[in-house]
Amino acid sequence: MIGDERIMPELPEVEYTARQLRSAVVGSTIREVQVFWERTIAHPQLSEFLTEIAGRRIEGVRRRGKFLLLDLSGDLFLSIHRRMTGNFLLLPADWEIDTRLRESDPLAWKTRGPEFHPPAATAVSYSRETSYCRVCFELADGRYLLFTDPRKFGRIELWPRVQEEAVFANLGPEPLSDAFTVERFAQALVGRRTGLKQTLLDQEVVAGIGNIYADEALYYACLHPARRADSLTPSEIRILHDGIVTVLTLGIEHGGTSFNDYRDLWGEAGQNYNHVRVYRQEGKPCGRCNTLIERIVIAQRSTHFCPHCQRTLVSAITS
DNA sequence: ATTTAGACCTGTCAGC
DNA sequence: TGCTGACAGGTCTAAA
Repeated sequence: MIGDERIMPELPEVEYTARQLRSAVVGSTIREVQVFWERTIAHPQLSEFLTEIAGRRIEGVRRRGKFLLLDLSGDLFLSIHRRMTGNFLLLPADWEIDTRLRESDPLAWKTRGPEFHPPAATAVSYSRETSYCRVCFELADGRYLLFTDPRKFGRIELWPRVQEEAVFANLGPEPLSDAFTVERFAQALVGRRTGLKQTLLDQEVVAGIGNIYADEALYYACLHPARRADSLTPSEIRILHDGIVTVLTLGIEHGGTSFNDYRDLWGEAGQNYNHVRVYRQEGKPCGRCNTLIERIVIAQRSTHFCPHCQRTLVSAITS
């Protein structure tokens, strides 16, 4: 099954899902879609979405930043943004969808959605994720592709493929593509008075970085998260660029999960701990200098850094 | 022009 | 056990 664990999606997590989906559903046809939380469908209007998508063949799966893209027959594409808790589950054929809760307990239905029952012969108990199904794609071969999302922040859109450029007009370069050069990154920092943390979270600067990998990239580059973006020297820009590429690549190599067995780039081979160096590591010693990692709040986001390795805040004031 | 609070949502966990 | 408040990896919008 795809997506059994709840993994919060940044670029590596979305990339991992895209790869799994690619091998599992490319070539399949969507017979019908059921929507249980209407706001999840952000474009076009729900009725049009439902009629347009029925009968389409899934021709390919791609990723753009944190967006998952399904190319559909008829020159359409689905754009899915998982936000905080959105996820995909692929159920084998012969499961049953049970929507009786809708009548029997309307209040519970508002948060819970339908139940899915395995074939009688199956003893497997599938994850409770199924109870947060917001959209159910029924495939022609009987499988169900579920979009689950407890917090209901995720958004799904359907567009003609010719509009792709316009849809992503405000999205920055793909950090793991040739488009993300040091020069282009440097250009994006020119005149930017905001702190580095906010800058990395800005999807127009680079696509796909979220709170975890922003903290990790800054740690890699030994740069203070509040350092002004336009104060970096050329060599600092190069190191930060390298840090972005490195932490995202490592994230993908580790199966898109931030917590996994890991032998690292900065230090010892941990036994079976996660490969994040600072994210949620407050109070633990820095792997480079042993100083305790700190947590601060920047732009209402928790931010983790090593106050010794990343102490270069001074230049933020002087330049 | 930027920064920031508020909104969108539900679950979990610590502390009383 | 039950309650309360803080917090969660994202992004848009309106107000300061």
